[in-house]
Amino acid sequence: MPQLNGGGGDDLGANDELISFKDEGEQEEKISDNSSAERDLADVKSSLVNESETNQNSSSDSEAERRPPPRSETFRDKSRESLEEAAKRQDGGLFKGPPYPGYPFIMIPDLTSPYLPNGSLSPTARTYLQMKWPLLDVQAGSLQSRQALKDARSPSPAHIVSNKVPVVQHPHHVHPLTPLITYSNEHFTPGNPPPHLPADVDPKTGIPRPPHPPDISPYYPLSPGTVGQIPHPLGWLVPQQGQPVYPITTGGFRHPYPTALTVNASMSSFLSSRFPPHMVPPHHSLHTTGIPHPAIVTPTVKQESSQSDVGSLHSSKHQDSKKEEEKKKPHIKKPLNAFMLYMKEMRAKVVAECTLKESAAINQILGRRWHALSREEQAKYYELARKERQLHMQLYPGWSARDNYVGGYGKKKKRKRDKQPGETNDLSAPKKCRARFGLDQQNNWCGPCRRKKKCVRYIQGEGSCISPPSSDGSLLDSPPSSPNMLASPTRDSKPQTEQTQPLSLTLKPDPLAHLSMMPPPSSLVLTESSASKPSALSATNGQNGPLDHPPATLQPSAAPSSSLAQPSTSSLHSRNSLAGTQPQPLSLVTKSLE
DNA sequence: ACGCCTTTGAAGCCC
DNA sequence: GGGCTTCAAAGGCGT
Repeated sequence: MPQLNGGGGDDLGANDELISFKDEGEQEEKISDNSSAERDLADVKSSLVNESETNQNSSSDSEAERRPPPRSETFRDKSRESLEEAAKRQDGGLFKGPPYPGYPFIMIPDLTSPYLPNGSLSPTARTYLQMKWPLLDVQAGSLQSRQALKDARSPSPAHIVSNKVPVVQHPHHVHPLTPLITYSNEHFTPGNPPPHLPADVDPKTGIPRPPHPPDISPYYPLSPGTVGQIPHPLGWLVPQQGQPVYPITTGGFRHPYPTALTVNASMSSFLSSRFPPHMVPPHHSLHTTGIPHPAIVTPTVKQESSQSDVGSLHSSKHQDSKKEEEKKKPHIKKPLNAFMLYMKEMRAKVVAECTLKESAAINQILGRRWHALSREEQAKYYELARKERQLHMQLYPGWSARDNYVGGYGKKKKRKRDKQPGETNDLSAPKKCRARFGLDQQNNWCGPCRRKKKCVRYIQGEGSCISPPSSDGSLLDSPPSSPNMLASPTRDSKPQTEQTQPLSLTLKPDPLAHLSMMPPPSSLVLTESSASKPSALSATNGQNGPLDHPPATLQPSAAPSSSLAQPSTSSLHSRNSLAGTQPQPLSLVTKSLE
């Protein structure tokens, strides 16, 4: 854990914490001078499109810093040059020692071009698209590419074989538009799987993957001539199982946005004010690039819509018309949050390590690991998530999460289990802590309760042991289950994520059982200081106020300490069982107990 | 075929 | 503004 690191000490940790999760670079700069790592982080962030606000500036990346304001031919030319240059040195030059392994893309300049309207693709944009969207032929006047795009929008493109949501998913392609997000371009021309992925067989489908061209660099083959083979910069985030984050369906292309979602004038002006002209989405329903976004998913049968139209004439049922309307609405999925991104990346690892397949169990592991992640690592994902949200926002300016609510869209059924009084009562009792301590004593609440989740403390109190040992007796995947972690919770702990712990989950019996909650971090007290940091820091930072970056993220950030502090299974003391049983992000709970 | 499980985070709704 | 709910991914499992 950073904050526990020697050198920088708490300050570092504090800063780190702040840095890790704050949204904008301003604060970063203030505190980024503490360590190279932090600088790296800051660099990364600055290099990343400082989207939220930076989008407004439109020249957020490092590239932009070096060149005149984006605009005009100069900008495009330079941009192109830089892109090409980057492409040439992609093997390493571009990402000079990426602060985060597996996060090279962050240095990719100019995120904006992808949003250029299709018809007005500048050379830069094309180059960019080629880089980011290797599978897409963006050659000027390329009939092929246009046809491809056209096909993509076409109701029945050859490659669209299914009407179901995940339609058009060519497993191993990455989304073109989003270097930083998992939008997949799998629906586009077939390509090669990311080099880092097993190129032979699709883990999920078992279908052999297109072999990776030997002549192509396994990593960012970006030379202009080979850009077409560039793997997704976020390859490691790209669904490795062929499941694009934002699957596309034809319906989505034809009616990408609900009427209410189309960019209106106000939005347009807003975007114009926030983004350079080329970034402002045009007033049509299609993605600005003319390329449908994978986030758009049509709920069900699309191709039959026309038929249904005819059918409706006969039936003229209200329901039918209703359904039709619904069908017309594309389902734009929510952008993935940091944890989701993390899960996507790490799931395969966990699966491989523990041979688990149940997502529920895996998610539990991942949840723990997430807490065990260093702030820098988490920051990486928060940043990614932020970018994803911003890109999503740019792609679908009018989209709202509300659109995906059951009421609005009706894809899924509402979960009712939460409401079920009797069932899993104890486990799902959402407000035990609240009931017990009341709102005014939230410090005493367990983390889950703070997060409005199941009250772990209550569970523990019930005597249910949920931190069973792994097959070998150690807490499975409770990353830092060893006390040493406490002693030296330094970065060593971090690898934890990568460190393959002996996840020998051969469990069939009850995988979740030993995966669930970790024992109370007896030494949570340690984390208290860190836990209290945020506030102190925020106070220090003042302007940050409510931490731009996910406040929640900050809290979780403290989690690593707690997780690290996780004592082994033996730590199931009565008291602890009450106090720290959960992967408490907030050590304050412990404190209060103390 | 569909929903649940399970995780965290974001966002929307309700009061 | 707090509290609560839903959704995002994922794949086995239960109904």
